[in-house]
Amino acid sequence: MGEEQVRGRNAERTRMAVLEAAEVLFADRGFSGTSMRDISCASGISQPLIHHHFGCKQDLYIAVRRWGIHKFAERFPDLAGEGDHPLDVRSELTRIFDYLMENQACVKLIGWARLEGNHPALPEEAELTRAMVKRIERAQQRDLIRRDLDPVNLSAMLLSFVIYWLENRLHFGEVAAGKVDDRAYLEQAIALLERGLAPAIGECPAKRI
Amino acid sequence: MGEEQVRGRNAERTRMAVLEAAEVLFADRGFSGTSMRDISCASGISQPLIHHHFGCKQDLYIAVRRWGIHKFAERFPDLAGEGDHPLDVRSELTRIFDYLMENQACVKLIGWARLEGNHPALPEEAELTRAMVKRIERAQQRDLIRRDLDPVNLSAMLLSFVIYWLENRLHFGEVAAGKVDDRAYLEQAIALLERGLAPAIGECPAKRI
DNA sequence: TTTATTATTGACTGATCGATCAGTAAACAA
DNA sequence: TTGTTTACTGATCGATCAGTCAATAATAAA
Repeated sequence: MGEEQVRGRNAERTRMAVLEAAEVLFADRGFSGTSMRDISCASGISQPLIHHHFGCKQDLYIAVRRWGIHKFAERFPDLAGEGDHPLDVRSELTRIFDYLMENQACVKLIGWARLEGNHPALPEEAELTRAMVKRIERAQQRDLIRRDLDPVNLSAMLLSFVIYWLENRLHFGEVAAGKVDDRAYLEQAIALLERGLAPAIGECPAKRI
Repeated sequence: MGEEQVRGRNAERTRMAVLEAAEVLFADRGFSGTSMRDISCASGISQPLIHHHFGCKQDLYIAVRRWGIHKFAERFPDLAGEGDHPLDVRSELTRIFDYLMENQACVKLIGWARLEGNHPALPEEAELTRAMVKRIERAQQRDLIRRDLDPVNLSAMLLSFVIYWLENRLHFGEVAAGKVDDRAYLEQAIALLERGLAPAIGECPAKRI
């Protein structure tokens, strides 16, 4: 029978418990900052058993990234599939913003991987960016976005607005009155981009500073 | 005499040797990934002596970050201090961009400190941001920058353009033909910002998407 | 049943961690 | 000169690190 065994010996259940606990800890403290003991305590799985299932600490770390980041990329809405429609700044930014907001653990995992030199954290990263670049090009062809900006550079700028904020929102909240208003930031970022990306029509010199 | 003593007892020289070695190591491996032994070996200063001068490992880490901020403030006093001048997008972004480009250790340190959030935040960091906020406000008062964007949020956007790029330039180079053109990115970021930040004059509806 | 496989644990290893201590020597003040 | 402060070192501390091993128990295969 396919009955799930709750207690006692259950390899799959053990592995999942370890992965879930390790993902949280690695995302929070990074590789060097997390000990096998911590993972053992958080998961309730004895330390030797973790080694039995996952090998050394490095291998467990790799397994966690594969598991956590891949399921993250898998659920990412229209990765490359229906890439026919041109990029709309508001909907695109809102979509990415909301999605990353709900998956901050994976954002942190990717951040750790970058600093620890394990870049790219996931092979699909480049593919994801390329899909956005394609939509930008399409928008430029239809004169929805000014043409003098390189699509790759522009994709970097769009992502930076979202990701950098999510990584530093607390810092800027501290600088402000202490309040963090994510929605207001997003709206203003969109406002800046919509004007900054609009094609120059005839004159309207936009008053150089 | 004010002669510099090269060998033997020299507290200042010792501190600098530690700071320089620790900055490189912390930038490369983060706080948890760097041991006092590593720093001792790299600097040639005995481990107990490092503790004598800097206290515990945490305190040394703080000293390194503070030292980094100090170096920046020393080079750009008007960006750090009470500069009266309003913010100019081009000069501000270019200066920060060039500085961080030459001091990538600084970029990595910022990245580590962000992820390893368990360290005390330095008031100097918030002070740097606040100084930029002040310049933004001044520019808004003089109608050099549109007024509907919150200065704190805007400072986040400006910094994101620079820092996110420097942290991910290789990734985007990979997406492009493989070439990384930092200067082109900077120019285009400035171009986007200058148009996006210009005050709306009368009409010139900027064609909503 | 017997046998083989595998999940699981307690006890343990050598290495490395951050930090301390007593002690030495140089610089300085009296 | 003497006394005090400070820079600096060798030896070493207890704690924790990742990882191992023999032994046990549960399951699956024969």
